[in-house]
Amino acid sequence: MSELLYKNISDRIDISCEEVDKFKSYFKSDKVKKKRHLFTSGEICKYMYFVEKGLLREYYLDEKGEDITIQFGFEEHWVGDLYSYFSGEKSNLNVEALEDTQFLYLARDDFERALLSIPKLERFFRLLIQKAYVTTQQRLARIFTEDAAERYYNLVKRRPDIISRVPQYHIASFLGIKPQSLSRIRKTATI
Amino acid sequence: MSELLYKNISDRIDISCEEVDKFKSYFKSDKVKKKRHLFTSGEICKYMYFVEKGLLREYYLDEKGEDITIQFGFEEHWVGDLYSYFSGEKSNLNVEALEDTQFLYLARDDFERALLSIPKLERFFRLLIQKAYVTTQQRLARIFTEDAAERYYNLVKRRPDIISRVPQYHIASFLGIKPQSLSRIRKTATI
DNA sequence: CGGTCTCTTGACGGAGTTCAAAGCTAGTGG
DNA sequence: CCACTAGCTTTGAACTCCGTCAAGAGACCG
Repeated sequence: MSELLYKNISDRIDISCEEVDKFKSYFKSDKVKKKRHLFTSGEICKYMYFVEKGLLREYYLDEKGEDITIQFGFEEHWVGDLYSYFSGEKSNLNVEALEDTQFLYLARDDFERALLSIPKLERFFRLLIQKAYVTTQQRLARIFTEDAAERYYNLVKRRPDIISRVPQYHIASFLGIKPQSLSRIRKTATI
Repeated sequence: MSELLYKNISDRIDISCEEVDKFKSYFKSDKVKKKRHLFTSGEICKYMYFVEKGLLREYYLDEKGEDITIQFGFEEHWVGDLYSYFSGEKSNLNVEALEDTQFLYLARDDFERALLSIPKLERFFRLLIQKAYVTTQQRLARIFTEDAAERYYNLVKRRPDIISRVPQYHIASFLGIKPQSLSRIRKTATI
């Protein structure tokens, strides 16, 4: 089980199994049932979550009441509101489980302690945030240049299992369109 | 002149003037003429840029040849391709000057050296990246819920000087619409 | 003063939305 | 284990916003 965390970290930085085990000792482990929330907007995001098995969904509820999916948290993904986590301010995000989910979680204090004892993790987290940032920038650029059908087929290519694991209306909100439109896109033959 | 850098950093973390001066000694200073590029896609982004006076523009050129403005770099903004800067990989971004611009710049090695000698900057840069990340996420959410006119008026509210300083077709590309559409939005009376 | 770059305006078309209703499906309790 | 229901998906028709194409007006620079 700990292998997932090792894989995730060693993919980005040079690190030994022992160091990851030490790091892992700062985490706690828990499960959440489908449809339950890990936190909601207005609360402080106290933990960083690492998905071991299952599926989470990160979303905003804007002033107009629109539900906008920002990100899915599949296995081996990190989920949480970085801003709230590090600043201690209230979060605008919500995180719910789309499947029964098994995860590790790391409190803010333990994050600091872990970084003090394993300094090379500093680099890991910088890389993690950077990657999240670049990914979001690229998604933004795609919204401007690809139509909904292209975005849908690209998503399915990257993440074939999303179709069977995520309800269509959440996929639609992630793509920035309405469920009806996604339904019509799917009706048309695949490219 | 150094005051700007001090303001920018001390707004986010506790730091003394002396420490900022020390930090500043790792930077070099330069100017760039309007329409010149600081770097273009295919190159490695070797520096982080801090705008003292003037205006930069960060943009992608996608496969379809579309020019997509990702960010403007007004005074006191940090500009660069974080991904390329830290990874040493080629950048996909371009940065050009929209006005004659005076800036500080920091090479990758000097960044590391500076962080070693002033460890609290580690925190500053994490906050900087985080903020950029959160901002991009929120922009994405807005694209999905606000129409072009709302996005335009919100932008002008946050940045009134953008109208006089940035050509309309760049504002349009930042908003994700065509110049013609922005022209029509402007024709309609302000809310 | 001429040329190029930028902005405006008009007419038309297309992608996605909205509203509404009907068809499916999966989860629940009897 | 089946039947019922609530939630999800599909479909149709009308509409809206924005894009495209094209032409002309205006601004800026050498």
